[in-house]
Amino acid sequence: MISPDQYSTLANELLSWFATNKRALPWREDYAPYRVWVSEIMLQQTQMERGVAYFQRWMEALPDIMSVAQAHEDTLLKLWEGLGYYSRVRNLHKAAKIIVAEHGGIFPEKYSAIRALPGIGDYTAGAIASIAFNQDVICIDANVERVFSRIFDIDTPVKQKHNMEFIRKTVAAMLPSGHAREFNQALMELGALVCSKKPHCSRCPLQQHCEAYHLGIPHERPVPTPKKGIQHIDVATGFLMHKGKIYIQKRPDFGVWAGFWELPGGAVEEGEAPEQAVVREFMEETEFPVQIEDKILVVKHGYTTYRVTMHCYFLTFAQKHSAEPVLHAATTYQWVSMDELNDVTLPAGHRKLLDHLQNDMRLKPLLQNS
DNA sequence: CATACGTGGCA
DNA sequence: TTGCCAAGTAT
Repeated sequence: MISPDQYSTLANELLSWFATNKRALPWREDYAPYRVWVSEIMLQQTQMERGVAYFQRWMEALPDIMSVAQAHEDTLLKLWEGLGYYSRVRNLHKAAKIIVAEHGGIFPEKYSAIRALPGIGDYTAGAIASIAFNQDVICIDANVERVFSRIFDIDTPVKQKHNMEFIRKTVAAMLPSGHAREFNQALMELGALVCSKKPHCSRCPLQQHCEAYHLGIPHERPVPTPKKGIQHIDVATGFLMHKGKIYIQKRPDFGVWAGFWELPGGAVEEGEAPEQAVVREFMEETEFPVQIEDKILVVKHGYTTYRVTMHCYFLTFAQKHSAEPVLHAATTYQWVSMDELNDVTLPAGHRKLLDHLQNDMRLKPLLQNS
């Protein structure tokens, strides 16, 4: 077991490894607080490669905090479309307004003020305080947890309270004063590039200090928390066509995909066929009587805790009917052309559906009907 | 403390 | 194909 008198040696080896192995990332050019903040929020639960592309596009559109505060939520949502965890961007918007109102538009430097902003938890507050302002503050993410679970061969689920306390305490003891910016990033970078899920011990600068390596079991760490099985659900949805346009509605501003546009639809109930479900859902959500013209396709879409099989149909009104719905599951609605559908923000599953549909020749005659 | 929240890549 | 997970936060 590594002892505290080796901590400074370990930290130095880690720092010199980072100096030559760190990736060139846009926010590492100047460590401007606004850029560090946006990068940290974007990278939460998101892979680096995707995050960087979104970051560049975001910065071109919104170069400073004021521009975020003044932007319309739909603009931000569109820039975030496809990234997932959309409460992050709504919190970013709220936080930008708070920074303008309460901090004169300057990103706050004090840890407690950073931590108090919406969307910023323990990890992100520590990351910004150390990376943007080089304050002696720890930040623990899944990479750091993995690195430490191996160095100290933690043989119980790493998320357990006593393990997390141990990791926090040890990182704090190891952190070289005045070098938190480099040290924290080095720890995370090592976890991302070397001490990854599949470990690459042969190129690890901390190999000598690592207990799991010496035991020959780095791949068995960290011990995961037991998880529940993934649920499967069937969902039915449809394109209702009327006078060459398609019906879409906007979701309420709470819950999943808040403020997103979508096609009406919902879960197929026990003993129900998807064809019945789509007709029922349109009635429940819009009071539109619809009939099925054709089945378009089935799209499968995976989420963290469940898996959706989406059945999609071409629909028309079952009888002559007003184009005005009675909304029960939406805040507003519109009839759009296929082109206009590209400009609204849709959940990824719907977007996937749409991409298949753009090439479907069956669409043309239906859209020309009235 | 458990659970919800999105998505795409990978084995 | 299915299951797991990658720089977490809010409730």
